[in-house]
Amino acid sequence: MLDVKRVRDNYEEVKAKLEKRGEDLGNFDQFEELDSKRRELIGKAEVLKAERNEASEKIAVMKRNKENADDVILRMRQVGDEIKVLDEELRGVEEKFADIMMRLPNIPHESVPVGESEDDNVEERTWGDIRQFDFEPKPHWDIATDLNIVDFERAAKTTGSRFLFYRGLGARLERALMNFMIDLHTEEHGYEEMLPPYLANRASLTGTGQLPKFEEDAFLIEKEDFFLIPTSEVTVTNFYRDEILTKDALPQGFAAYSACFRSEAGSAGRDTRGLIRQHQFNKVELVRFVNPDDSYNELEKLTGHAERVLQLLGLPYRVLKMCTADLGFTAAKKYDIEVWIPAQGVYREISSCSNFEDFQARRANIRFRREPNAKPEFVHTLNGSGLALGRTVAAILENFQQEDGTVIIPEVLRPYMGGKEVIK
RNA sequence: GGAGGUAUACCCAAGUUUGGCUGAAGGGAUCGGUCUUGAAAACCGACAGGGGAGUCAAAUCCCGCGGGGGUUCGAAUCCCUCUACCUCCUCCA
Repeated sequence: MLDVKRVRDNYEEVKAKLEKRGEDLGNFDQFEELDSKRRELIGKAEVLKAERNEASEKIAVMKRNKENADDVILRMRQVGDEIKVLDEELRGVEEKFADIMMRLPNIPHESVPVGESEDDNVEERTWGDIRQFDFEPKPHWDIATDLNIVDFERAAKTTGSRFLFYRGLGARLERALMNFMIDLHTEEHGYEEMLPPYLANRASLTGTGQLPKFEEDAFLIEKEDFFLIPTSEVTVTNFYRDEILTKDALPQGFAAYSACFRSEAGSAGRDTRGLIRQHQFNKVELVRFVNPDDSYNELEKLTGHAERVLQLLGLPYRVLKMCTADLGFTAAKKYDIEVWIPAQGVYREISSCSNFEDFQARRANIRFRREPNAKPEFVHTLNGSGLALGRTVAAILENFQQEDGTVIIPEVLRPYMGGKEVIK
């Protein structure tokens, strides 16, 4: 959520910045009207409440002195009715106002390039040499099916489309990657390992920005009103919801493995084959809570942590700085890391590293104090995939495939694969 | 799933029976000071925070006893509801 005072004081400027996202701003044009209406109602009601408080004290004294207070009580009864009417009206206005605020996206950081579509994202850097194949590289779904390490058809039977079984060395590879990534981030990058709940309540999804606007993207368990998390960002960021941290608690990072669940509403027909777009997938997520003064350095660090995984695996990638049109709802700045997928000859997103500034912290009410008695301030939150496991498996299969259909296992993974060097 | 109980400030805890002098007692912790070579102890002092309205800034006002609603002139206290936790039973990896 944006700071109401900031929006009020800089309405035109904020509006211009938000419009660069090319996103629907809902009823933002009603902001000023509702904002002044609610302040007017608050003012009126508070004057009456002050009067009531004063009268209550007077009545208490009169009762104690056994005096008759009927006149005052009668008058206060009317005041009470007026307060009730005002509060009722205020509630309606606040609801509309909050809805506008909760549906406004974050303001892009000044370093974010202005653009109209994903074509305007800016390539920051590339890493690794793209392998030249002396045979026709196969897509990963063929490699995996031929090696009998995944099974899409039986998953369609037990569950539905966009689900899969990993089996044998496929399952082992996914598990090896999970452990490798968690170990790397905890041992070398200073993260604390976390294994979070996979279900989250409405307040949590609202805190990280999935609700209210993107409810259809998530799976809902209606009976309990729980959502399956689309990313562990949801439960891990909300870990500190409604809390005030001390200064030395920052910066703080968690590396969390979780399964992730996405309805993929609106992506019918896209990436229908393979591991790229599943309803359920595994991910190691990095979440950071940081001092606001530092959050842009932290974003660079975080992105580096995700890149390190690809470097150690030997997978070529590029880093894109997302333009204003491709930031998503919550980010002030975002880098996408895209891994090279040889069979399609394209880079595919494998990690998204974002600085949300205080956008999520404000929604989730996560604060800290600079000094023991200082006024609480919102922290800045960041997160990034480090990395999406299914897509990493896809990249490994495609980049390290051999002409005979076997796949070389990256060296760093071999200790996690019982010393095996090849998937065959 | 069944039965009962609990929720007060950083922590513990009184207040709820009988609604109003509670702008929430008391203790601990913490911070500052005295004393001390230093520390501990003792003593003195501070210690409700947070949000909101308002203002150039203040003053001032509103909210606040788990969350939300209600009754009442007035609610920590009465009623409804939700949530979390605890105990017992049941079930279960």
